[in-house]
Amino acid sequence: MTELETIRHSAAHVLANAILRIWPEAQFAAGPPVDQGFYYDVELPHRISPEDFERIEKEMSAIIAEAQPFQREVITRAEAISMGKRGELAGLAPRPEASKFKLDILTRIPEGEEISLYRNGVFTDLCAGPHVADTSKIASFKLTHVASAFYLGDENNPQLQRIYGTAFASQEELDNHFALLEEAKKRDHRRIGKDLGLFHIDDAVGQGLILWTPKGAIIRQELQDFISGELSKQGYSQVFTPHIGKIGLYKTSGHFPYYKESQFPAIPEPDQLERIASEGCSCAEMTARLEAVSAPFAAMLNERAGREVVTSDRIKDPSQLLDGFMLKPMNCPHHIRIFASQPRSYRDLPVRLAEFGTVYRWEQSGELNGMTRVRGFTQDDAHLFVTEEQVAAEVRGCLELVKKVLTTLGMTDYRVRVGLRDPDSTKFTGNPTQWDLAEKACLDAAASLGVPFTKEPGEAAFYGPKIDFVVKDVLGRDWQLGTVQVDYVLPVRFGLSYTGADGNAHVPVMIHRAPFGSLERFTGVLIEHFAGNFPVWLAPEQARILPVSQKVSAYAESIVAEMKMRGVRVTADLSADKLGAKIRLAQLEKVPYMIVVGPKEEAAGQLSVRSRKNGDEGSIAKDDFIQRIESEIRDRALTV
RNA sequence: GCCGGUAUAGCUCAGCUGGUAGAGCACCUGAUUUGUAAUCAGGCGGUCGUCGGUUCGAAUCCGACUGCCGGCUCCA
Repeated sequence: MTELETIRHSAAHVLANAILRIWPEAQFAAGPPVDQGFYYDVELPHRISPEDFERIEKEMSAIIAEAQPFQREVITRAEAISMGKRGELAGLAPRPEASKFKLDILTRIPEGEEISLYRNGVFTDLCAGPHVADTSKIASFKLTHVASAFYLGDENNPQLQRIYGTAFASQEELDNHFALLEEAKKRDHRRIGKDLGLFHIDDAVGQGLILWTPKGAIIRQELQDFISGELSKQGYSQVFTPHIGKIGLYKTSGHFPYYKESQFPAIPEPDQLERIASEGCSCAEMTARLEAVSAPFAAMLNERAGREVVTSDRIKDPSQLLDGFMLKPMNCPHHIRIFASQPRSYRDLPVRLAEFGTVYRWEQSGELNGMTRVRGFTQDDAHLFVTEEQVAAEVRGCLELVKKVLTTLGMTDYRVRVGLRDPDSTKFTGNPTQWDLAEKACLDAAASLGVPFTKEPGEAAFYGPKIDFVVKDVLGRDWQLGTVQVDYVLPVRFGLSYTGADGNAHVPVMIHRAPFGSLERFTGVLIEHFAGNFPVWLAPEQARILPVSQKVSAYAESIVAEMKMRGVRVTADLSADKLGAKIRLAQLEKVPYMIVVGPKEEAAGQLSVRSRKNGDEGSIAKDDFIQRIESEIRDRALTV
C-alpha cells in the first residue's frame, strides 16, 4: 500500500469512528482506499445525506486533533469471532448487535492467515493494515458523496450506504484535487458535446442511442478517413454488412442465447409470429422456440467443439423452431460468412476484413453514460483470418496500428494489458499448445511495442488471449479502448478452412481487433482529452473569417470561396457585430483559426491570423496562410 | 435493473412557508459599420418532464411513471 493509500485507509477508520460517535448502532462492512480517496460501507437506519457531512467531518476533525495512535494487535480467529459477536469489531465498545459484516468477512479470511486488529482511541476494527502512526497524520480530508452499494457487490446482498471521502498528506494536495475535479467537469464530453453541438441523445429516439449532429459527424468522418487510410497501407479490405443477421448465425457463434441478457431481444419472422400468436403461444414458449435448435444442428456444433456446447434441452422438433433476426451484437459472424463465401488457399492468407460496423447491445439503463456507454455503437472492427505461423506478425501489425492512432492523437498516457488464460479455470477452450503459442505471440508483440504492459492471468477471452489498450484521461479514469484478440474457437464453430500447401484443409486462426474500440466512446474520450479544442484536421470548423465591418464582406467571402476550393472547412461571420464580439463567439466555439480582415488586409492581399491557442499572430500573405493550414490538416498536426 | 438525488424558455438559472411564471444569454426586428473575448433598443418564446391525487386554488404538497446526475453490478 502506498503512503497516500495508507492515509486514506486510516481516514476511512476515522470516518467509521466518527459515524459511531453519532450513530452507535452503525454496522460497517468494508472501508478501503480507492483511486480518488476512500469509502466506508455502512448499514444504518438513518439515511445519510450530504447535509450530515458537516457533522461527521466535525467528529473526524476532533479525532484527528486528538492524534490517536493506531495500534496493531494480532489475535486468534476465536478471539476475533467472540469480539464480533459482542459487536466490538468496527465498534467503540461492546454492543447488543453483533458486527455481522465483520463476522462474515472473518469467514472469508483463509485459514492460517494472520488476523489483526487496529485500534485508535476506543475504536477497534478488524483490519490487515497498515495505518499511519496516529490520526494527526491525516492532514486534510473531505467527505465527497454518498451512494449505495450492495455488500460484496452482489445484488442479492443487503444494500449499504457507501460514504465517499478523500484525504491527502497536505491541504495543498486536497485543494489541487478539487481543482482537478473542477477542470474535469469542464471537460465532460456531455457538457462540451452539447455546447459545441457535436451529438445529441433524444428521448424520443431512445436512451443510449447517439445522434451525430453535423459537427460531430465531421469529427467521426475524419477519424474514419484516418483509419481507412491506415488500413489500406496495411493490406486490409473494407467490407459492408447489414445491421441484422439471422438468429442461427449467433447460435453458431455461441452468443445466442448465452449472452441474451446483454442483447436486444430477437426479432421473429412476421408470418411465424402470426402463426404462433394464433396458436395462443406464451411469451416464454416463444422465447424457448427462438432459442431452440434442431438435432442435426446441435450435433454438428457439438462435434466441432469436441464437447457439448448445445445442451439437449435446447433441441426441439424442426416444426417447433421459430426463426428470425437479431440486431447484431458483434460483426464477426458476418465477416466470417464473407471469408467462407469462397474457397481459400494458404496463398490468400492473411485475409483482413475491416468495417465500421454498428452493433447493438442491451446495456442496463443505469450504465448508460453520454457517448462512452451506449446501446448502439460503431466499432472500427476488423477480422484477420491467418495461418498459425502468421499469428505473431499479424498481432504485431495490429498493435502498431493502435499505437499509430493513439500517437497521432497525442494520447500518450496509456498502457497495455495482456490477458492470459488461467490454466486452472475451465472457462478457456481450445488446446494448450495453441494457447501457449498465442500467448507468446501476444507477449512478444506487446514487448516489442515499447510501452508499459502487464500480464493479466485469467483475463483472456474464453476463445483466446487478448491485448487491451488502456488510456488514462484527464479525470485519471482508465478507458479501455483498442483491443486485439486471438481466436481459435469461432473458426472451428463455423467450420472455416483453407487449403494448405500440403493440399489438405486447415483451420485458420482469427484475430479480432478494434483500435478505437467504438467511435462513440472514442469520440467521447477525445472530446475530454482535447477539452473540445480539436486539432485542425478534426475541428468541425477549421477557420472563420472575421471582417472588421460589413464593408469588407465581399473580400471575406472571396477568401471563404478560395479556402473551400482547397478543402478547408471555413465560414465567414458577416454579422453586424463588432470584431470583439465575433472573436469571442469564435473562441467560445473553439474554432482553431480566426482570420481578421479589414480594408488594410484587402488592399495588401493579406490576412490577420488569430489562433485559438496563441491569440493575435499578425498579418501574413493570404496564400502563405492557406498553405500553412493545408499542411497542418494533411499532417494531422497537433499544433493548435 | 437496484439505491439516492434531480427535472421551470433552445442554454444557464431565479421563483421563501401553495395564490395560476421571471432574468441573462441565444433567436427575430430595427439602429449602429465597428481592428483582436460581449454596441444599443424592442420583440418572440414556457399547459413549470408526464399522469394521477390533496386543496377553493399546485411550478410549489403527496404518489406513480419517464429522463437525467451520482453510485452499485455487468461489459462477448
